[in-house]
Amino acid sequence: MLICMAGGLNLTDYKKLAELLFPDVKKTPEELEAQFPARNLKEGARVTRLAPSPTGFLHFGNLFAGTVAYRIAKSSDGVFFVRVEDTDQKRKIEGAIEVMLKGLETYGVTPDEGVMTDGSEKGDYGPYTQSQRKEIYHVFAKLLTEKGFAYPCFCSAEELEEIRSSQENEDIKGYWGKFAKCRNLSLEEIEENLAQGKTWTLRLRSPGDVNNKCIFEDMIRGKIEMQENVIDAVLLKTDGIPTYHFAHAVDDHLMRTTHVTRGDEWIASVPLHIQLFKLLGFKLTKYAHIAPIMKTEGETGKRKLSKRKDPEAAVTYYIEEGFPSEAVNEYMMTIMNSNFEDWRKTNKEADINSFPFNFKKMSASGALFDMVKLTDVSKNIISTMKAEKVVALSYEWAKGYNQKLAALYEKDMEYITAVLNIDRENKKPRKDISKWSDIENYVSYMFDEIFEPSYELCGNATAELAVAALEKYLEIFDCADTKDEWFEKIKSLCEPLGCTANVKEYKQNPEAFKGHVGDISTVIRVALTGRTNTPDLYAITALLGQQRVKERLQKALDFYKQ
RNA sequence: GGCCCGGUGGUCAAGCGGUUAAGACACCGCCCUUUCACGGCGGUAACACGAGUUCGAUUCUCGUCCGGGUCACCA
Repeated sequence: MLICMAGGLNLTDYKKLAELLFPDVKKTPEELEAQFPARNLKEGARVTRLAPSPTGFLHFGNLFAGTVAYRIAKSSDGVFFVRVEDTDQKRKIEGAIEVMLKGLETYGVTPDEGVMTDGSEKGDYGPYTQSQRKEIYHVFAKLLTEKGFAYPCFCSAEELEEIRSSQENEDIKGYWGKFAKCRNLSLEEIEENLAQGKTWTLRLRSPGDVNNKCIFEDMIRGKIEMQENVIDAVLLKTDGIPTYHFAHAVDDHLMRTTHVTRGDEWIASVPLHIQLFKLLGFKLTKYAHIAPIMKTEGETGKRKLSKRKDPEAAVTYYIEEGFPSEAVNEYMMTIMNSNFEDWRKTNKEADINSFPFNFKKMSASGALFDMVKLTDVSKNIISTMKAEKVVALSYEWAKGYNQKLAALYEKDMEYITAVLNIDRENKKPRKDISKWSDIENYVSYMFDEIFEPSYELCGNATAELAVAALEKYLEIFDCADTKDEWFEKIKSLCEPLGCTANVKEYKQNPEAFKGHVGDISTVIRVALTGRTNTPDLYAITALLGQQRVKERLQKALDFYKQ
């Protein structure tokens, strides 16, 4: 079959066609090259980018990809920029990009240039919003047309559909070879179509051959071998706006991107991209195709984290739940670079940005999102924070997502700080909080206004034992006691009640006792806090104060007496 | 269906011709402990399957199966 590039036209015809199609293009490719010269960066510096569509929804995958791009640039003293891919007019949403960039900023993914968080643009390689780059794309569209590598296609949606349905038995589907009806139109035919006011798209006249291979080196997966592209892909849509493929080639070349990091759904179109770069005379960029974050579905299923089905697909979810950004970053890194956890073990205090991020350590297959692990990572991080920091961060969060908690903070910052400091300065700090939204419940018993008593006991502690213990304890409790005195008093309750203050003794011979000091403590703990699991009880009583402790002990006693 | 990518414990994963097949999370047990946690110690648990190559394959090759992606005037 004949799939040469000539069509029915010769070189001068191509020139005429280009002029016909793009009469307004005045700039030359050379001028653009000069306007956006190679970046003056040090050897090995990498230029990366995040190119989101402004949907207003920041997907975890966007953050993930953004973080990869950011780290790659930063670890090489390179440049990370944000470009807005708003070529699909149907998807346009007002203010969307600002929302997305805010989310990115929360996790430290801040662009050096391109579209900034406030929506403004910065940098010498702009504009960074594709809808504002139409003239630039047209310069190269014209170039391709002149060279005979692009032609106008007048096919309607219906005609395209017909072609598709006639291809059921074809291995390669799409607008190519003999199916490419408009590929070999003569200049006269084109002029006539134009004169009739028919709309047209600009298509690539692909010089590809099915039998040729397109081989490229993916930074993450290594060598990938594919069929060369033969499809006459649409370069410019009816409205003159480029498709992703064409925009990618022009933009990433002109913006001097060195490494394109993007989702692995793009692997299939790399042959097209490489072809485009070559035809355009551009130096190829390197590619790193990132596997998507997955989620289990049903028993054994796995699927991409879905915007519709999974709340955790939205980056706002982590913000709303109150996961510290550090925790999300830390967790992301554990699934992003397989040696991160080892590195962290030997660099406990180190800034995450000093981790030697490496494409080679990225997994080629999609990792399952593990909320349990995130929670664990987050707990650890929060456990090492000073109470003041916990208060500051959680207060900031509460103002936005839990007014009730914020109000409690505002009443007495010192008090909440003290509450959150219980057992915190230990060499082995507790890990009760994994996200700020845990705090309200965690501290609830320290605030009368939200404390909900519960008198459920466990272990050997029975209501009967509780009555006896509480009656006595009410008499002797004194908030002024030292910790030793305080505990001595609790121990003193044991023997008269048939319990032992010595847990070991109890364990050796449980039959001999009604319980041990732990059970007595449980009675007091439940009376004061409504739960069987709390941090250091002594610290809690100290903060609660004589009055409140006595009140709560009394209420509990009344309850058990019933 | 064509093309491409992937497949090590429940999860994330190291290993890339010879290993008792690391480590982390989760789970279980023990110890510590006034509770719960924390911490310490220990444990259960994996190379998808079948052929080849090889003295020897989790590692290399091929096939099968399974999962994912892609085949738009969406990105």
